[in-house]
Amino acid sequence: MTEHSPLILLVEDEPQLRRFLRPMLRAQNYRLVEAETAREGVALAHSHNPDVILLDLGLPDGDGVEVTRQIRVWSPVPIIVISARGKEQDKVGALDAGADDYLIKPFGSAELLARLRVALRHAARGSLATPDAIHTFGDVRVDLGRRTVHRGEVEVHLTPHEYKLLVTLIHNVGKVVTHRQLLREVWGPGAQENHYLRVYMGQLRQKLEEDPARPRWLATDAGVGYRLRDEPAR
Amino acid sequence: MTEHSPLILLVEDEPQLRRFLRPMLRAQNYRLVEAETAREGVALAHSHNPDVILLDLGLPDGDGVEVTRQIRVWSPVPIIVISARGKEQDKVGALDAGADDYLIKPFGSAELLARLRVALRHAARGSLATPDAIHTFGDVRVDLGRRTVHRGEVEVHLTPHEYKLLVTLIHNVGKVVTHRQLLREVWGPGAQENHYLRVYMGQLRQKLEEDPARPRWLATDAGVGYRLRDEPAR
DNA sequence: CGCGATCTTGACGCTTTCTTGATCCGGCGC
DNA sequence: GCGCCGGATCAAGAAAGCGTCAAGATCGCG
Repeated sequence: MTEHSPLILLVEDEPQLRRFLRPMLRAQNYRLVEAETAREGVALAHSHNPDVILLDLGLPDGDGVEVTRQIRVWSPVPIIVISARGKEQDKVGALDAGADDYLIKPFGSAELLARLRVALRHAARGSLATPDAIHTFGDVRVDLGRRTVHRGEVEVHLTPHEYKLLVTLIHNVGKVVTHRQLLREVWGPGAQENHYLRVYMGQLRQKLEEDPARPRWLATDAGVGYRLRDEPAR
Repeated sequence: MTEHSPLILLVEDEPQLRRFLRPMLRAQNYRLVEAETAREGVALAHSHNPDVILLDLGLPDGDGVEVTRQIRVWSPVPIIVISARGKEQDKVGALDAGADDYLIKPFGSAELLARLRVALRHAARGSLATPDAIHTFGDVRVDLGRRTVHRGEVEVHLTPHEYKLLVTLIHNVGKVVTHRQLLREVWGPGAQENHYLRVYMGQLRQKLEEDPARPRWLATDAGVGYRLRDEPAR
């Protein structure tokens, strides 16, 4: 992956800070891609597959924490958050969402570079075991990076909830995932109406199973939860 | 490696801070080993192979940075440095010596715990493909992580009660588990009708034993309880 | 504001699981 | 042999859980 020098994705809306960071990183011989918005950041993370992401939390079009979560769905790339917000709550939120480090503005350039080196160390070691960004079962192919699902050649459209549900099952292939856990992952910590799950599992089966009435992959464990099989039933 | 909860090595000479951290970490169900000196820290890192090291820089018998360097010679275990020194120079030195994070005293407990979780995430990813806890007897394989049961190659479906009952027996493999205890574990504290047990043990034998009428693993101790043998009968 | 897509909710029939009672079995003391 | 006891087995009804459909509510976008 790193034939060349490490590639850094900088997601930052303040031109001032970018003008400060750009020459600093270039001077270390890092390659650099820049995004100014959350949306653009996620897109560039997809398309450029950087070795490290430097992410400002305060973006014009959305929360940086949400960016972190979205990237974490498919990539273990190290994410260093930089933020003006120094409250403990902010740090914990970002770190638990999947960030690897949290720097408070203003920060010293030497410290940033040192933490960047730590992140790159991790990336180098981690890349040996990079989880597959594409998951397949039967004739279904789920590209976690592109957020697309295909059956054979044709693309299948999934709604946001359907997709999140599927991703959660994929992250636990072979394991039974309890109702509680699925609800928490997909609907957030408040939900407990597991009637949702029946409806949405039904829709997933409708879209992904050959015979939705006799599912071979999306299995039910009555009274416990659901599970994506790693080998087909029957 | 992590059959149990994560093991943390705390290298810290101030008794005051240890008294603060100890209950906090224990409360998170982490296991804890403590060292008061640099020398002891390196020794315990060797002997206990912790999942994370919390390392104070200011130790009586040597520099924490040196400890980091020594451990890095042979182990990639995540090291979180905690230090009163907040100078950028200190951070860079520690991080470049191999530390993964650097916290300045005083720090909030929530932040420490969040950074600890980050470190544990890294540690977990380093050890490829964490195998589940699996228990086998005869041709039966119980995967406790996936909540699945196999006989030979074919999967056996167990209802929630059947599964709970089996797991309880597995947790006490080789030992007799009394009727009372089984009922409490599986049906909750209210139950006392041990007719349940006969029915459900029968179903388990039906599903798991070669000759359900002559069980070789799921043994009855008349008047006392049931027991999962650790070696087959006869 | 209006439209389509998505989400939520309720109703209903079906399947699985649980509970319970009836019956059977084998050992033991009388 | 007979009656008793704890355990095993079987089956049927009750209860809980599941799948499906569809009608509204809500959201997002133009």
